[in-house]
Amino acid sequence: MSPTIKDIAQLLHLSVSTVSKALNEYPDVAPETKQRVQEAARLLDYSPNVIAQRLQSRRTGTLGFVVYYGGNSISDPLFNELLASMLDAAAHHQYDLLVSGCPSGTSRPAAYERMIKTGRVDGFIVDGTDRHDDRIAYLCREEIPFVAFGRTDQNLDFPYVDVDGRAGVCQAVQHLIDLGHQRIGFIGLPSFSFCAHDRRQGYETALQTNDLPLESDLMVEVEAGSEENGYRAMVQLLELSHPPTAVMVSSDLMAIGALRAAQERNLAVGHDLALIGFDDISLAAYTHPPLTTLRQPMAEIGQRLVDMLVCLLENKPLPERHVILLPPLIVRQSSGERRDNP
Amino acid sequence: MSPTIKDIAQLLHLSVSTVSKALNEYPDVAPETKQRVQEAARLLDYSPNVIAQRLQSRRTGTLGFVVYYGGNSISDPLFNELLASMLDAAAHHQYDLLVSGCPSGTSRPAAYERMIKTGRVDGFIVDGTDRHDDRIAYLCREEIPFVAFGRTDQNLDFPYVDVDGRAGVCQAVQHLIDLGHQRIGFIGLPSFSFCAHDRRQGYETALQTNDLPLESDLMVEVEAGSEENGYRAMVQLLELSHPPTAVMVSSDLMAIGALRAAQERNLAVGHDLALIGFDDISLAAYTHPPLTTLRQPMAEIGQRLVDMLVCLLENKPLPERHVILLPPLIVRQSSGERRDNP
DNA sequence: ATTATATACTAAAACGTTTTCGGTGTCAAG
DNA sequence: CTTGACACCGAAAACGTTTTAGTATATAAT
Repeated sequence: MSPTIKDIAQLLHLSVSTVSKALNEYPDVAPETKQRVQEAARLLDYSPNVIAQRLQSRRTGTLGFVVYYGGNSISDPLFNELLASMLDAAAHHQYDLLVSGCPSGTSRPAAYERMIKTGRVDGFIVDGTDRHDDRIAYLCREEIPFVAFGRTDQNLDFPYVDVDGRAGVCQAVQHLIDLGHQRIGFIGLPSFSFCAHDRRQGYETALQTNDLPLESDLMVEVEAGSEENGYRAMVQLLELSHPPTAVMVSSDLMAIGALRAAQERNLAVGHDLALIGFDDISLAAYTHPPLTTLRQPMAEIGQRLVDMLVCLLENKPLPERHVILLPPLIVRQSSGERRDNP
Repeated sequence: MSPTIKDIAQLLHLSVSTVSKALNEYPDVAPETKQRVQEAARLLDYSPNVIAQRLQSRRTGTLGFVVYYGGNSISDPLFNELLASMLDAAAHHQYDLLVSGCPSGTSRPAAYERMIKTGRVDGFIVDGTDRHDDRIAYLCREEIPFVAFGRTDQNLDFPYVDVDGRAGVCQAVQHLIDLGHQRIGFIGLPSFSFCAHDRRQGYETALQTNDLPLESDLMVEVEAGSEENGYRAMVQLLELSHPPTAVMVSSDLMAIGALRAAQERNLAVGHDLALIGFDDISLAAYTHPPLTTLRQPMAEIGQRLVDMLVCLLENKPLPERHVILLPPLIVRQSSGERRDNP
């Protein structure tokens, strides 16, 4: 077994309390003994047992992160970046990150309930919020510390970080309009998801602002943000009697599918057809043509999520309770040049 | 605070020991009291505190998984699938999975040392092995339970799951040869990585078996498996005075880059040029043309890794100490049809 | 000389479990 | 009536820490 505080105490003929205090920089221990204790600790290769510390302090020093296989959580191409930045930030604050799946057959709040009630974690990061989110409702009701990546349409006040999908898409669509497009399609995701709805709203407001009509034919909604679904949605748009000249796509993965659909019909994307995606996944810069898209700053998001959660857990005041980040528009070739004949 | 065993004991005028035993199905507790205890537990909404359980049992019930930002660990497109299947399997065995980054500035074994010595985890899953891997050496030396995804060239006996990259690539290259190709290129990764070296060997043995010469010009090695690197490597091959007619690429992401390089030169992949990737990432089926590739069965890999580690931790005999899975060749269009004029 | 104060240490409780051991009480066998 | 067996329950220790309260000694103030 690894050495304990008791071993150090016996070695130096001290009590465990003195050793503990020496290791934790208490004032009431002689500088000389402090020295001796620390040397002995090094000698024995001692590390404190975190389990015992957690039991005594009643804090786990662990952040919970529940992922879903079905949803766009773990299968999202940006998931890796989010996880990496959260791990980084958590380590920085000396916290662990416990990732947990949601066992199929149990409700979503149940996964959170289990983790908090059994004392596995101190709080949660929840991502991929719905407009009406049962997890958020549960966590608010039970007053469990958490920070969400995403907002909801419920009337609940909770700390979150989010990307302004509405403003982002609005800007992107405006860009298309400025390029001379009049018929602009939209490929979106089911609107129970907050961000899906948010992005759609950005599309609608951009059109309305420019006195362009909203045509339901031009807006297609798919179930999940896969390449395949983007392909199919694009096919549907291109088969319209009066197809769009530009399409705003809610995710890069779908945009890649849309790209393929257009190319199979011998449309030169960036010329015959403008396309804009959302996410700026690493591949986006390398499609043919490179994809114009809205970048989600995942590194910053992950870091702010855990910074905020740590504040909450340590009862420090939160600098900002609601953080909304603007996704910059990364203009590449898929959105094309200015059109002469609209 | 959440209720403890003590609360139940007080409510029923019992001792904590009897309550504990009632909850854990001990034989020496009357059926009737057992009943009463379980009802009270339900009434109070009691869940056992895992921290206390862990301290008492000296087992954490937690599997450790260390990821690196730099390496091909977390940035790998298959990482998500691996993580998902490990989470699933871990939950099935009632284990937690603690994911930890490797703080920059510390050595790789140090990350493992910290987790095990502080009692955060019972054992590890390590992935992305090198031919000479300091982490594996450390874990073996310290006799810390772990299972690796990947082998090494060190003379160490440890349990692992791996994909037979050599046999897989050999089969793929043989497929190209059977299609009539004589000049076959190879785009690989740095050979300190075991699997990179393994795949290259598959390429070499396939050529040798067919009495084809090994030309160093045709083998290019890049630093990381990105789209960009695949693109550059392909450009290099195509600029050869006598370029290959087929190329085996060590990862799908690079293959996508290679695809782009070929297309920019107006080569019809699957016709003028054959291309085979490795991984079968979700996008592989949706490139243009769809990518022939070797599938890594991540779901099975993740599950077997944790099944094996759990066996180790519970002192159960390991059904197989070394599992080697054959990556099936998924033939799509990028490898093309049989060539008439070789 | 007495009291106050500071210094350096220890004992003991606590965190919430599990588990060993011993102690009842009941009942049947001798 | 004694003995043992059995069924049921509780006391207590243990896991490795932290922290509170307290003790002993030395030093300073009165």
